[in-house]
Amino acid sequence: MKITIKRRDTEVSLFHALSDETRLEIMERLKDGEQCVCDLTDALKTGQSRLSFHLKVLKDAGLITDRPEGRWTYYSLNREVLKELEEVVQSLQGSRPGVGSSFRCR
Amino acid sequence: MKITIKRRDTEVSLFHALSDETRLEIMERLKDGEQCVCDLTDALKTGQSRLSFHLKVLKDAGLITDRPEGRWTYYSLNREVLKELEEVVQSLQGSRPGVGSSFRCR
DNA sequence: TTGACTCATCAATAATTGTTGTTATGATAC
DNA sequence: GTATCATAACAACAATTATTGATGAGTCAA
Repeated sequence: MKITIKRRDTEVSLFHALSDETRLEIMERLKDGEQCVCDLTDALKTGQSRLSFHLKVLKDAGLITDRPEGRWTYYSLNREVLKELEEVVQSLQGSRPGVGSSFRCR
Repeated sequence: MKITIKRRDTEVSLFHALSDETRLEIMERLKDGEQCVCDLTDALKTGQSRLSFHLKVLKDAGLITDRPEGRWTYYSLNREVLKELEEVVQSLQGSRPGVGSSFRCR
């Protein structure tokens, strides 16, 4: 029970993290490899505070990881979690492709 | 340009539609095949109006389809869109699995 | 050491959006 | 007429996001 609820929470947070244009944009950019915050700030033309907020949402969801190095913090995709998300979407498709739906409602 | 924006809108709406516990629950139930609204109302123990609201969100996103038949309306998964979503998630993983990140920020 | 830089975080305010509940209405089918 | 369902309107509330500005930790270079 607990596990089911917890698992669904995770799924919700994953989907939620990706349900925003700015955050999708960030993900797109990270596909090309690690990027530091300064690069993203330039690319997205946004304030540092706002970007930091969105990065946090993605990071909390587990979709990205940060690697502080010196003055900079580099962000990159967490491909494992993305893989998991892919499996979640896969499982949503269910097992049976064609549904006969031979039954009727009462 | 337009197309990119439009495509991202679609992605956002897909992720948003799934970023809700109730709607995920609905999707889970539809995995077992077509269900009419009355079944879902019973299962989810919720008001008809509220359920209808969530069904609309899912339907607008394209994740489910409805099939009115007589007094009832049957909902089922739209596996094609789910497949597309799977590909979106796949594409988010990018092409290169290991990133050397041999570059530094300035 | 000093000063500039990067970044996370917080605060506060405001605006926007999303969710829920309730109730009502209307279309359609039986 | 009754049942199913979509939809709308409304209020109440919660959550999200934008914005601006401040703070502080850590880093780096002169």
